[in-house]
Amino acid sequence: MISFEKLILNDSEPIYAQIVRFVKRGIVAETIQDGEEMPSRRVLSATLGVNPNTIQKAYRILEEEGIIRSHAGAKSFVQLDSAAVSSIRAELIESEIGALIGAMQQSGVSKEEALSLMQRLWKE
Amino acid sequence: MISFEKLILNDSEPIYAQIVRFVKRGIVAETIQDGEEMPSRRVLSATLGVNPNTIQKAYRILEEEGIIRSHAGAKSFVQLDSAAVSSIRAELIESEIGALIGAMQQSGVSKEEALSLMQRLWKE
DNA sequence: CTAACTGTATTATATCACTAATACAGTCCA
DNA sequence: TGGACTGTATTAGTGATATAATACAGTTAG
Repeated sequence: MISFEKLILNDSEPIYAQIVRFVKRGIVAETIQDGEEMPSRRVLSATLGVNPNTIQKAYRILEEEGIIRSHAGAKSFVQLDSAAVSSIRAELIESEIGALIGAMQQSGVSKEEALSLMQRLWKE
Repeated sequence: MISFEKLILNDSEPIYAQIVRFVKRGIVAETIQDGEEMPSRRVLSATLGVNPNTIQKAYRILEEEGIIRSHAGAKSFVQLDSAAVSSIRAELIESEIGALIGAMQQSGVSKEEALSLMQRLWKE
């Protein structure tokens, strides 16, 4: 069963999008694997303190992207092959790093300075 | 006069927030300096193809943060000292790098791998 | 002076994200 | 079989974002 305990919601971005991204990051980190069971809409709704409709929207997006499968009445499960994992990994990581690079360039920060700042700010 | 030609708006974030951030990045990059003239609300509205009220909201936030000053009837100008520039720089860069670090950690990407990915993806 | 610009304010409308409260039918297990 | 779960759908209401159309008073250059 996938755990959403480490998901901390912020209000500067749609909740459904944060849930989708959390799942994708878990897949990339391999803490979420093929065949795992998703919590039901109602349970996750209660866990996160969020409306069931918002959870449903996130799950619908995950299903449309082929990441989970759902059947009316039955539980929902993660559906992944290694090709899917690599494409999610590439899409997610490269878009996030690409966004930072764009931001740094617009702020006039050099590659060397950005790398050094990241080196210094990274704490385990 | 500050140029907004290089500001490309996307629809995944409020327009007023993108304008505020664009100005802050310009200040950090020193392409925007103390005393510079802001385009009028109406002119920028036409330039960006955005409603005047949206521009006004961005300018109001910039004024509340002490970055520009406005007087009814007169033009608006940038108001900066070196302390303000450093604090904007710190706030902007550290929050953006911090967000990436958090994302990479949630995706199980190591510091070394993240730095190497950034090294490889950065193009001038 | 005056006309054209400036910032500022108001009212109305539309869309999206989210909440709230139900409802219904399919699945599954004791 | 029956009850408790499941996914799915609908209707309604709120707040934020953005658009549209004005209006008004202060500033400034010709």
